[in-house]
Amino acid sequence: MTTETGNPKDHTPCLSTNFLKETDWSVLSSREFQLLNENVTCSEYGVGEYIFYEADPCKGLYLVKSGLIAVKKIDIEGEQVILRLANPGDTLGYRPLLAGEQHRAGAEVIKAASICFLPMAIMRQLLISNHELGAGFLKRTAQALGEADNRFFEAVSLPARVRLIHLLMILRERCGSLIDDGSLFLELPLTRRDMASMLGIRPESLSRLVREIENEGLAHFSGSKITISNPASLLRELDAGLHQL
Amino acid sequence: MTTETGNPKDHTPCLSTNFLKETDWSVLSSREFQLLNENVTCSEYGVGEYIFYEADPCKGLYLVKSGLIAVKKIDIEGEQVILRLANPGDTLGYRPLLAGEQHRAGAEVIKAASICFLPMAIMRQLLISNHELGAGFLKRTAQALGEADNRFFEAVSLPARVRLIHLLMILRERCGSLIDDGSLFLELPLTRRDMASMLGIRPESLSRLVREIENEGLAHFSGSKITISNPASLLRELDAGLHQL
DNA sequence: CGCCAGGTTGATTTCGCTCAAGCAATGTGG
DNA sequence: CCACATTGCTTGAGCGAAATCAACCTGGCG
Repeated sequence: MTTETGNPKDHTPCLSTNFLKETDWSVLSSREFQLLNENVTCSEYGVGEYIFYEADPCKGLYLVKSGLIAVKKIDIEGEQVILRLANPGDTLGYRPLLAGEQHRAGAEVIKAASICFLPMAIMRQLLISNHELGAGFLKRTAQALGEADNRFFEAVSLPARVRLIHLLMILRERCGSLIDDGSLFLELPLTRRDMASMLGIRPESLSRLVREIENEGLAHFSGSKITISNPASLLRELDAGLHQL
Repeated sequence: MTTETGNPKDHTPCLSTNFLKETDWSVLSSREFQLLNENVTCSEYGVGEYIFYEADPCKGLYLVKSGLIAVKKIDIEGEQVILRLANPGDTLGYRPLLAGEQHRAGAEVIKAASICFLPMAIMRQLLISNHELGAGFLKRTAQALGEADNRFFEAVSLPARVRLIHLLMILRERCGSLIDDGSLFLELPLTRRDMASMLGIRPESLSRLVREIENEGLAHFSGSKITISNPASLLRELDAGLHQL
C-alpha cells in the first residue's frame, strides 16, 4: 500500500548537544547525555515509510532530528485521521511508553526524516536518574491532553470551515512568514489529503472550502503556498467561533 | 442560569486512608498523608453547581469523594460538550496544574457530590517529596491523552450511532450489571442531554437513535434504565467500526 | 507519449441540525 | 386540591453541511 523505500540501518551516534538544547532533553547532565548518545540508533526515513504502526508494542522513543512525521489512525474503511505532526526536536512514542500501553497510532514520514531511536530501558533509566526529565514530559503530556480535548471539542462544535482557518493559524507559527504589506504567507509541508485528514474531513470537502475562501478574496491558494492578504478578517471569523486561543 | 444552591463552607479534614487506598494517592507515606489531610478543604456540592469554570486560574486539585462531575466546555452558541466524567476516587484539575495552564474546561456537578480541595502549593510539595506520586499522575495523564485522541478519532470517523453504542459499552463497566439470562442492564446517572453532550450531538438526534435501536429490538430504554437483551449483537456492530477496544 | 497520483468539480444522497410543537412528570402558588 | 408554569424528553418537517460517487483535469515521470 505504501512505498517502502530507504533502509533504517546506519548506526552512528548522532545527537549533538546543540540540537538537544532546545528540547525536552536539555535537562540531562553531560553524563546522562553520554548514556543517551551511546544507546541511540539513528536512521534515515523516506517519505511514506512508517516509524511504527498502530497496535505495535512500544519499544522506545524516537527523537526527530529533521523531517516531518504524521501521527495517524486508520479507520475501518481505510481512511486516515491525523492526530498531530512531529517536527524536528519532537519526541515520538512517549505517550504509550509513559502510559504503559502499546502504540495507539501509527507514525508515517511526510517529509524525508532523520530519526534516532532510544530503547525503552534506557529511557526508564534516565527517568529514574533525572527527575526533571520526567517533570518535563509530565508537563508536555498535560499540555498535549489539553490540545487533544480541544480538538475533540472543535470537531463536534465547529464547522469545517472554521476548523480549517484555525489549522492555518496554528501552522502559521511554523510555516508562516509576514510579508512587507502586512499580508501573511504560508508554505505548507502538507498535501491536501493530509490537511483534510487533520481536519477530519474528505479531500473533496477541503477543496470546496479552499475554493470558497479563495472566491471571497480572503486568501489565495496555489499548490502548497498560501497568501493571506488580510489575516485580520480570518482571525475575526475564528474568534466568532472560539473564546480562547 | 444555573441553580446555585448549597454552600461549600464546612472545613472538616475528611479523607480516610481507606478511601485513598484505591486512588493515585495510595503511594503517600503516612506523614505525607497527614500533610494532605491537614490542608484539604472539604465541601458539599449540589446538582448544577460548578466546581470551577473554563478559563479560571487553577488554584489546586479537587478530590472527588462521592457524586458525579462532568468536565465540559461550552461553545459560542452556549451548547455544552462533555469531555469526561469524574467519579469518586478521581482527581479534578490535575491537567491544568501539571501543564501550568489555567482551566480549559469547567466542572459541573451532575450528582450531589462531596469534594475535597487541595491547594496547588501543597500538591507541588507532595510532588517533590514523593516521586511516585508524579509518576502515577504521569501515567494517568498519558492514558487520558490516548483516550482523548481516540475520542477525536471516533468523532470524525464514526457515525453517532456507533459512538452511542461505544459509550454504552464504556458505561457498562461502572453502571452495568449482568442479568441471569445473559442480558445486560444499565442504570445511567446521566440525563439524555448529558449523554448527547458526551457524544457531541443534539438531544433530538440522540432521541432518534434511541428510538431506532429500540425499534430494532436491540435494547429497551426506559428513562435512565437500559436493558440490552443481546449484548453480542451490539458488540458486533461496534467491532464493525473499530479495530481495537 | 501515455500513465498515474493528486487534486478539482459536479450531481446526488445522507446524516445530523434547526425549528416548532406536543407530552409527561414535577413543582408552585393561590 | 387544582390551575398553571417549568423542565426534560420526544416527534415531525424541512434544511444544510459534508459525504459519496463519478468524471475530469493537471503535472510529473518513466
